[in-house]
Amino acid sequence: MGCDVSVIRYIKNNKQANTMSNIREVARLAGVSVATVSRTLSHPEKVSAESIAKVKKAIEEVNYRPNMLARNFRSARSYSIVVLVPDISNPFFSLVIRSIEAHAQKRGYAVLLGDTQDNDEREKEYIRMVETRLADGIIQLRPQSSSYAASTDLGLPYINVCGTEGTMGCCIRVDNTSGMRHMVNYLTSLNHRRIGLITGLRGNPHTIDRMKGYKKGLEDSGIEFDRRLVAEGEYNIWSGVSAANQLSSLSERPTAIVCMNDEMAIGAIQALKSKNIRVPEDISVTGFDDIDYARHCDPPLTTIAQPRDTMAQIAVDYLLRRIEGNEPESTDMHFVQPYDFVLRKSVVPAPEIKG
Amino acid sequence: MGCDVSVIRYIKNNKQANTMSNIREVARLAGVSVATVSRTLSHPEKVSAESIAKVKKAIEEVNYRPNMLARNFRSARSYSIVVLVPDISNPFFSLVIRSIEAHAQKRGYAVLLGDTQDNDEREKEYIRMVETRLADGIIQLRPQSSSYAASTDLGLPYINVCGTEGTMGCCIRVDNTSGMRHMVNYLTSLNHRRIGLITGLRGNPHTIDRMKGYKKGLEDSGIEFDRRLVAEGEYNIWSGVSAANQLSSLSERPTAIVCMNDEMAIGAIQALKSKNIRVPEDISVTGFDDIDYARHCDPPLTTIAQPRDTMAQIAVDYLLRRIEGNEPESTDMHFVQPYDFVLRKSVVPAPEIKG
DNA sequence: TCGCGCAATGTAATCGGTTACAGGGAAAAA
DNA sequence: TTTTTCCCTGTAACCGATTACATTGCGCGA
Repeated sequence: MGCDVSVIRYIKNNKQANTMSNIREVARLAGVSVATVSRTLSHPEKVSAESIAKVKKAIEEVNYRPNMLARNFRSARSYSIVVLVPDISNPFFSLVIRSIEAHAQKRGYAVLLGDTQDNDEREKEYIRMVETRLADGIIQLRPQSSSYAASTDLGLPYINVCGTEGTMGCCIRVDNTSGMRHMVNYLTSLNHRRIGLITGLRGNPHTIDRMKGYKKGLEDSGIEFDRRLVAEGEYNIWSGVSAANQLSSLSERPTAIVCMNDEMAIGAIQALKSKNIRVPEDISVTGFDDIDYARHCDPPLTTIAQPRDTMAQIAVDYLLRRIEGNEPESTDMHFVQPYDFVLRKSVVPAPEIKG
Repeated sequence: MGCDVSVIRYIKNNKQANTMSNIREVARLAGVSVATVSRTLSHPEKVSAESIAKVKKAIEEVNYRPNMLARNFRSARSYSIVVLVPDISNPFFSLVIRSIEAHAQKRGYAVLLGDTQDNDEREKEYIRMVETRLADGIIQLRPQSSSYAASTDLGLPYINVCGTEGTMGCCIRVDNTSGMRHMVNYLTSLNHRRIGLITGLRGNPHTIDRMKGYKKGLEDSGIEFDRRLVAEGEYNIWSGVSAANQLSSLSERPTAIVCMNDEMAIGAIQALKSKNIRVPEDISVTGFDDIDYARHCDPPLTTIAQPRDTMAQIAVDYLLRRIEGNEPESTDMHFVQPYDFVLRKSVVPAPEIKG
């Protein structure tokens, strides 16, 4: 009988059984049609219990695994999304990606990692993956996007995460300006008047938004903006070190330093400490983003927490609605999420003014 | 003429042209067969210059993008690999992944991110992606793997990166034991005799290998192993802080502390400094891995550098040989790469013995 | 002139699923 | 009993590429 042949084949190919068997073989072995096998796997409610049992037994016997390439091809979906990120070794980005991956997997989508290293060519290659159906949509982690135009011109499902006010297209983010203003207002409420600033790279959109917030915060208390209190960094620890060294050598040094991200703040704290300037007693320091280490450094860092997990979830949900959705989604809405002002020990009231 | 119809359609569907056109439409428009179109894209040397020109023009006109899902389905390859990682927010892992992604992209493969969070269920789901053809192979970043058995039993292309001596199956790694021994020998050569150790979690295979190296290093100089000089951490900064606090409160405190990774070493340096113990004058500190920040912390960290980029490249090359290869590859060889002993300022000779 | 070889091209089978459609049979309604 | 309905099942078309095989036409040597 046909059955016996299959069994022999199964035994012979035990280890490679999965490479051999397809839906037709399962159907033959179970004594049903391929449609029934397919339905058993995808729409079991349409199949009788008896057939399901036969099919499951056959699947078991030949260790059948459906070929997802075929399924995806037929359904014209890859069930994966590209996450574009300028540098995955940035701790903030890797935390966001971790959330995105978790949510995407829950929804049955895989995440294709697109570490672009700020290289336009690589970015285009990943966008091409969506055009060629290897991915169903794009999530971009980046303040500004040269690729945005490319993706929307083609009407590709796209969303930006952690962008800025100026980000084109759909974006989920916090209000960076307001966050920074909030931070400065808090410092002025503690009588700080000379508030230093460590910025990120000049052209960076985050730098622009957060600088705006810094200036507004000063304005709120009638403090004049002083260019000498601003030092430029590059959003990493070591640039925080040198920027803090610069600020702490001023003849009238600041009583507080706000940094445009946590890593520079951590560098700043280290730099100050190694010059025997106490943090926070002599100089208060604040960050932005609330990376894991902000909670554990010494002193723990006062910072603005971005709701990473919520943002990741909203981004994935939005993208999947655009991918699977029947009704059209808005393609240029900014979902602005509330940030969290996280108060830790790196800030105290300004020291009394001497003289 | 047929041509005109196509042109009209192109104009009408300008934005969605790519969703409409397939190889048959291009063939019709170019006045050739689908085989010629396919060959133009995949084997242009088999096509006349004249045909190539016609086809390219037609492709341009309808903005044709080949459907890679169909191509992959037909060729029974997904041209993507899964990278399994326990936690992508770990800076060492994210650097390795960055290298893997770069090499894989160069070879025409995409990287599916599999952040498992040490969850077996998630890990299995990613292995299932290879069984179901959504991925062609697996690279696992992790000392030990519960899933290894699953992947080799099925004969799936698999390689472990950064594993340990005990790792089953194919693995590319450095000799952790020897690295640690090297480090201890260097310290003893500088007259250190009381050498503290901050370990990772007890059960972790890296911890086991590196502990072995620590003990061998002491043995080489006839120093007795002293359990009190060992503090357990968890491979992150804050556990390094508390472990260093523990070691520095000993009545006879060590003159050097070796840490099983850089993050704990960075935590240790901070802890010591905040207790006004100078690094390296009072206590030398060493790390392992050479993450980016090891170079930039204060003092810069003496550490063992793993050749991340080379390891990533070898892993990708090996995996693709197994995937594409004609001759069988060894499936249990350990490719042991030379580590680099990186000397920086966190180590000086032991202080003179008092009394 | 004939036959051979080679290059270029076209036809159609194929990959492994999904699903529209049709058909069969049993139960329910008339 | 007949008709209707509903559930379950099978047949076969289909997705969009690739490629084996067949075919055509041309140039060249015999």
